[in-house]
Amino acid sequence: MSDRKEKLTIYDISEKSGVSIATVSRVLNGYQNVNEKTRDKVLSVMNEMGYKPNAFARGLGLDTMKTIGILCADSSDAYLAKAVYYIEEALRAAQYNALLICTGYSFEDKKNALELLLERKVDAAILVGSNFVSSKASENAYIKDAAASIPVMLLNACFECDNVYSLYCNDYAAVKSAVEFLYTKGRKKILYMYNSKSYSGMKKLTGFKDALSEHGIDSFADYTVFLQGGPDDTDSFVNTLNNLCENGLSFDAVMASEDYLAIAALKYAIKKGMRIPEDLAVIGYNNSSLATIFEPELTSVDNKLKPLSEQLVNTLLGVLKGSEMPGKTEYSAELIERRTT
Amino acid sequence: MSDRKEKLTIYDISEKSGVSIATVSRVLNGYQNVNEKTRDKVLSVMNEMGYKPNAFARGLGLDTMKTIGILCADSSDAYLAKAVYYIEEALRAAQYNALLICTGYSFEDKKNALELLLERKVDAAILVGSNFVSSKASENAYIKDAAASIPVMLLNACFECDNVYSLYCNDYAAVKSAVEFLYTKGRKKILYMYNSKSYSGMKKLTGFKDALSEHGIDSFADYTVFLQGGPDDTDSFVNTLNNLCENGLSFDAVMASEDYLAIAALKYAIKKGMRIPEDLAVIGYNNSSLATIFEPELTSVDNKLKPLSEQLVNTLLGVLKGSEMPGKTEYSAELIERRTT
DNA sequence: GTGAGTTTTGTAAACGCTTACATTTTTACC
DNA sequence: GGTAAAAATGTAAGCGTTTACAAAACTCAC
Repeated sequence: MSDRKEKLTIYDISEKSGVSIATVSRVLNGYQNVNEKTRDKVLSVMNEMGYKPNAFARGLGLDTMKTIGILCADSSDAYLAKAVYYIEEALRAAQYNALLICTGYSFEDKKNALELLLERKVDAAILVGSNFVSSKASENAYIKDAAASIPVMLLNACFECDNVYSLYCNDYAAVKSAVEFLYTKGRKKILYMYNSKSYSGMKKLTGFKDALSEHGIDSFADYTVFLQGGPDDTDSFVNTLNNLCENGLSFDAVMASEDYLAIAALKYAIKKGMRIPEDLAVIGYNNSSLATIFEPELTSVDNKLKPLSEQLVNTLLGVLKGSEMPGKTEYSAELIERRTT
Repeated sequence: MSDRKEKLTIYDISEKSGVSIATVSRVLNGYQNVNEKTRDKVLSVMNEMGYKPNAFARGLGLDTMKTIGILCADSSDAYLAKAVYYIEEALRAAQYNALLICTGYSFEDKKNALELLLERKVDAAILVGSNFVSSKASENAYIKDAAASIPVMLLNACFECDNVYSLYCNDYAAVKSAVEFLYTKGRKKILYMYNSKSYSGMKKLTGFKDALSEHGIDSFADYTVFLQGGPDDTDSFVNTLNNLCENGLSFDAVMASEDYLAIAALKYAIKKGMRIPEDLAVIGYNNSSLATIFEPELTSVDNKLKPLSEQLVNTLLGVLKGSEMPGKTEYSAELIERRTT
């Protein structure tokens, strides 16, 4: 393994080992139709000379560099970050690498990011998080466009389209039954906090409303708060709650569409000296690391991130090997009960 | 912008626009020595036909695909995730893309990951986090090896070596003065919690010990706790503290080498019904998002992640454009005082 | 209109691999 | 030993760009 500076090519290996470049290439690609002695010879020459194949040339020849693009609104969001982590790990185990792009939350940027992936000729794209599919159909066209060239995999979002796979939890049912759970705990006035109007965001909201309807409530204005902001905006969420309460809003339970919103509710309550869960019960969504980091630990809807991530990658690997692209798979989420209920 | 299926090449553009492929290529690369009319013609043909250059062929020709490798032990660690986010954003703004590999904490894996980046022919590697440089010199050889081929940039770690740039905070001074700060607040018995024996981990520890020495303490066994685990192991940290205290350990302040260790101390204290900061003062390190998410909000040492990330990328871009590689830059950290002190 | 200098363009050879197809070598069987 | 089939290897033509070098076209002062 000497480290010569000059660039070594397949021709150098060919010359040194006395076989043709075709054979060297075959060895390189692990083809079986190579005589064992030849293979050993070539491998040892490669090793001895410290040869590394040129990835770009291989890319050009094979028309792939074994790269998967990962799109994610914000890789520092605890939940998304975990997903990225699992996905990258699973991909790497299968000899693929991950090209990461953080898109932010605007659809214009998501579209650009996905196009960028296409230009870089990734083998497939994985879109992580429900915010990639909008409740407005027109905003989802970019997914369809990309799917015309490469497989597109959605984690925790659903968009039915050729060459797009959606793997997600039934958010509607999850929220509905979590709210039902709060009712069984004797809660009277449940507030829904949410900050996304994505397709899945709307489903959750509907789950909430339907649960309330079943308890005779039909006007929701006083039961839902839409908040602007992301994981870093806890302060602003707390302030908003403060203001609303000063203006007469009251509630004895919070259902949040994201763990970090739930945490904001908890912070608000703790600051007000409320007892948890006696005075305020809170349920988050995603069962992210925030849920167990906070004190008291947060009851949260677990949407099975790890198994879903792994299954997503497995499905993708299958597709890349030639399996047919499935359409979608829906899981059921599970409520993880902790100290806030 | 019709979307023909057949693959378009530079030859198609050449033919359709009546110029040679060389000229098409020049237009593609924005060279100035092209007649303006010709350029417009070529661009409009490209646009009309929906041509996209083949990234692999360009990679081969230009010997770069404008890709930077990012290595990070665990992209779901709140602190590292934020760094990855900033870095990816800054790179993308400069037309580079990020190949992300999560290495875990073993040096064997880090070495493999870095080699993988080399094989993929990234233009440079950015290693995010102090855990990439060991206090054992032998474990750092992999960095030197990589630096023989590409620029290596370290964020929040220091390793002096040719073609390696280190950008970091003075951890020693930061911890020392944070501990000093606790003394000025009247704390008598300060416990240091840490979980890394990296180079920077050792510096922090020394900062702690030196601060204690100045207060007449010379035996540290009873003042330091080494913990195994990462951001997801809060429970185990809390348990460990519990056990130690049952066996007689006592303290009225905690200095932690990571925010998540500080959070564990806080959880322990809250569970025990201690008042914060009256009964226990806590200082974390990194000023990650955990610090402000928790209630009460955590006093933490801010090591300037965002400006450092951006400067790191800027420095790298300079180097890639031909500037000389600087050796290292040391910043001072800053204590952000919040509710836990 | 001429010629030197400048711009613009074209030709053809890289870049370092993969792979279809042709050729040679080996194997197995009579 | 001869033969047909199977296995191993080699030759050469891609893959889609970039770019050195050569050639052509343009400019402008005289």
